[in-house]
Amino acid sequence: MSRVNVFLPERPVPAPSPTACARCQSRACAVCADADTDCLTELDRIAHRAYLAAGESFVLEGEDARFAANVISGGLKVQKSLSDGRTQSVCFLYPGEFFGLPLHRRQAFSATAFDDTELCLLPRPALNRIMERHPDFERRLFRVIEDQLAAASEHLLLLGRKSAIERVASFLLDLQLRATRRGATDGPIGLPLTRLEIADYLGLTIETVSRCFTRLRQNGVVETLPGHPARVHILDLARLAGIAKSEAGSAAGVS
Amino acid sequence: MSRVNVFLPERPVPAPSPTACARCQSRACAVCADADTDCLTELDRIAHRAYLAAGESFVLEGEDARFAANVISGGLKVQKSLSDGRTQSVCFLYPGEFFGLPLHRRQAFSATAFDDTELCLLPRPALNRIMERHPDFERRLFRVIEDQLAAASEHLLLLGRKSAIERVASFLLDLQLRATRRGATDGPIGLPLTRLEIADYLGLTIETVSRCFTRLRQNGVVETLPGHPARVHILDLARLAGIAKSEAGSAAGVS
DNA sequence: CGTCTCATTGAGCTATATCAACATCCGTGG
DNA sequence: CCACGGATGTTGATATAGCTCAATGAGACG
Repeated sequence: MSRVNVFLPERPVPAPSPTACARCQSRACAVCADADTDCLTELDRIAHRAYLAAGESFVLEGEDARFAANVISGGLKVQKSLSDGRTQSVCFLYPGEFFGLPLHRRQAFSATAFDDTELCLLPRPALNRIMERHPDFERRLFRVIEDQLAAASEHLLLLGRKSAIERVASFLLDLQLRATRRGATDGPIGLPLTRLEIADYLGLTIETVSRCFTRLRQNGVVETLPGHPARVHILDLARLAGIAKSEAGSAAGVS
Repeated sequence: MSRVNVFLPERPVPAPSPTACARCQSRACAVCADADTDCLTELDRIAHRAYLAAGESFVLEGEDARFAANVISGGLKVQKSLSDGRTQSVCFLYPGEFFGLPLHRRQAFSATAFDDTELCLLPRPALNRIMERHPDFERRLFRVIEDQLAAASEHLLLLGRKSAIERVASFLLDLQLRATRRGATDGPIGLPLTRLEIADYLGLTIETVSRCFTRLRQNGVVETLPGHPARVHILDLARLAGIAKSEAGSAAGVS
């Protein structure tokens, strides 16, 4: 969990090259998805790759906002903490997703890799200059932040008003949605998160998360497959959705 | 709580005039605070006033996003709900604050007046055209949405990880911060919210909120004054802050 | 094979929800 | 001015979902 220098010399850091963005496998869904050639060239010039091992932190809440970033592979957990160590995950960022508040001077969150992760780092003053020169790109970022606000408020509803089983069902549903969005076929979904990470996201304890998984398993709603990463197979999507939305029938069916 | 036509004929709706923005008492802290003359003229042309009685809804979650708005007086509660009626308030918007996701096609939240409220309505397609023509204004809005995301994630931490008394203390602290920001001197703060509204915001029940107020009162941390609006006098700010941040000493002192 | 981390399960405990009674405040109309 | 009624707030008694503490299990890795 310690702060890590993102420019570790022993890691392979490809030299920025004009074709790096063109070759990037995350282009399709990232902020830079529909940037024009001009903008892409400028992004190319400022972007660096950074590699984090699982558990390494990329930025800490409150520090100077020197970077924003796109997730290329692996993923980040975005967190806030209380002084006594209680922590709450705001969201998980999967490949193609954007981290940072482009206009804030300080980081509002900590970001820690939940898996071995590759990032496309966007240094801040340079990023802001590109935003100013390319209104389309700025609007795209604006839209991303709006989406994150909408997602956060959905999460507020979950934390404020949903029961444990509803939270876990909502989480699994969201996991599947994102997997599909990144082009996964149906079948088991990769779950590279520990029970603790899920608990911190859902405002629960690891024991409660574990018990909810057990209940869903026993009721034939999901199947869990061991391994690293663990995998979850959603057997009864309709029922899972019913539980997540707290429909009377579905919730009652899960004992 | 019913949907209301925002152009009630019996309410005084000032005709848009080129000086309306110039005379607006909310200019100092609203999105339009440092808009240039050009931009302000355009805003002036599209803005309407709307008046809501306490309890009236301005927009409903999921409907077409026809408006954004600035709060002039009174205030809005921004909410999300579950199908069974459980609701969670995302935030309260006080005078000078902005409602809406400028780039979203659908409203992500419901907005309901928690008091008699005056709004500066900004119709959507026109607002977007102004954003495109005035990068400074667009950036200002971007910044507002970023702030709202940061505030929402602070609220996630509250809902996911804080105890009832910590939540109420945090709420009162925030209330005071905002009152000060709007230029209030110290002394009792207006609290135009019912226990239910506070409970929906804090993810608690009205009874728990009431009991927390009682505890804070009994411990000499705050004093509550009856009336409409009710008022809260913070007697021991340091201790309140200690409770909100869950410092061992302060929390222990409140029995 | 032992050790370490992570997950599961069980047995209580407690903070908060729920249910219910009562109090207070405010407006209304006699 | 007072009496009444409805909404809002407070307080109490009890129930319970989820937390805490503790033991066990199951892979992963040297």
